[in-house]
Amino acid sequence: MAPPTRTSRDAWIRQGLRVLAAGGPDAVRIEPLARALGVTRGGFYWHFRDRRALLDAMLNTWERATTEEVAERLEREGGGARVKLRRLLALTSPGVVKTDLAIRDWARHDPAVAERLRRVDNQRMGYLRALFGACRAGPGDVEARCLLAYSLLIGNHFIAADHGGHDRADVLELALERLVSES
Amino acid sequence: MAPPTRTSRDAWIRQGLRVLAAGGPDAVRIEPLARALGVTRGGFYWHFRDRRALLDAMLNTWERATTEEVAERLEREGGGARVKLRRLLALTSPGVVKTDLAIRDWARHDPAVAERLRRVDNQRMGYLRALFGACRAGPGDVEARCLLAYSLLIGNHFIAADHGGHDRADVLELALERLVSES
DNA sequence: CTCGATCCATACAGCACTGTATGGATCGAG
DNA sequence: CTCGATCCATACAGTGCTGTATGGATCGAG
Repeated sequence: MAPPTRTSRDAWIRQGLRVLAAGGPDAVRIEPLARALGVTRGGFYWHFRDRRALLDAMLNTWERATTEEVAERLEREGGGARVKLRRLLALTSPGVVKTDLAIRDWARHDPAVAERLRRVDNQRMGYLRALFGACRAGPGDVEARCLLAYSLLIGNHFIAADHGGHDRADVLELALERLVSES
Repeated sequence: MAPPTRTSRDAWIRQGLRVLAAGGPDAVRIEPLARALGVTRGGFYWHFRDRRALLDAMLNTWERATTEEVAERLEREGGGARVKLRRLLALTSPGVVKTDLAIRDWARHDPAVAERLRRVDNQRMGYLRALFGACRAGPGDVEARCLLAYSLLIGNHFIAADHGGHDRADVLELALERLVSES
């Protein structure tokens, strides 16, 4: 009933997300996408009403993927806060985070995207809150650690500075240590 | 010798930076800029060779402004690390930071912009390092605090989450408190 | 083999911008 | 008032995209 399509709807979405990560929403144009997929725009308008429909579909895919991803990864495999945080850090690899950053930037001038991002951020922040809740600390302090941790996870891929001889990975490690410490 | 020009070179640059902050580099197009300035593109090509030349000039202006700004603000008026950090936080107001974020995103797919950003980040990080150096802490710990602080300053304007009843300002305050504490 | 379902190529009209060329308009200096 | 310097308007050719229309091409099911 559903033959394995030649250039599926998902193929357009995946390519769209690739380009989004690399060049931002304005770089997601139909004709270059088609060229990259080795076809013309002919089939595009069979799958999508217009360009905006593709962008919406991309956001849907991203939203489901990232929330499910976070939920899965942290539900499975236990470990203390320290271990989970480190796993979270590894999870936000350069490849994954680029889409994230592009969407974060996109949200700054598109209210609909901003709303989706708010949902995702709250979801993720909820996991962090549960994580830091394990440390013995007041609720305000927990929230402060969450914000610091999340800022670090994002800012880390966003800050271009050297560190005066220190390795970025070492600095990151130390920073995380600070966040999960008991005091 | 130099009559106060009607639509000066700087006017184009300022308008360009405004649009950059609002919509990113791809939104900086000559014709809309001209419309916003109430002229046609006629005079643009007298000031600039092409669109790229405007973008370069904008980056020059931004680089000089932000590094000078940071240097001035922190050189003048003394105070402890706590006071200076709070002043730094106020300095990164939503209006100022939007240009910053747009350029940060831009740098992700433009090596020349990335290089400029690296210079600016290193400059700012230097000030942070001097600030946290006042706390009694090992050099590695100082670097960790710097990264956390800088991440916070940027990520703060980039994270869309609510905080389960807490006010963002209060959480920020607590987070900064953590960073300047002695342990 | 036939027939829907699914996807693709091509052609067209339209739009928004780029960069160039050229002839002014405006203004301060002398 | 004249003149050079500075800035602007207009017109033009070119580019790259959008969305629509239409006629296939391809493939699995029967």
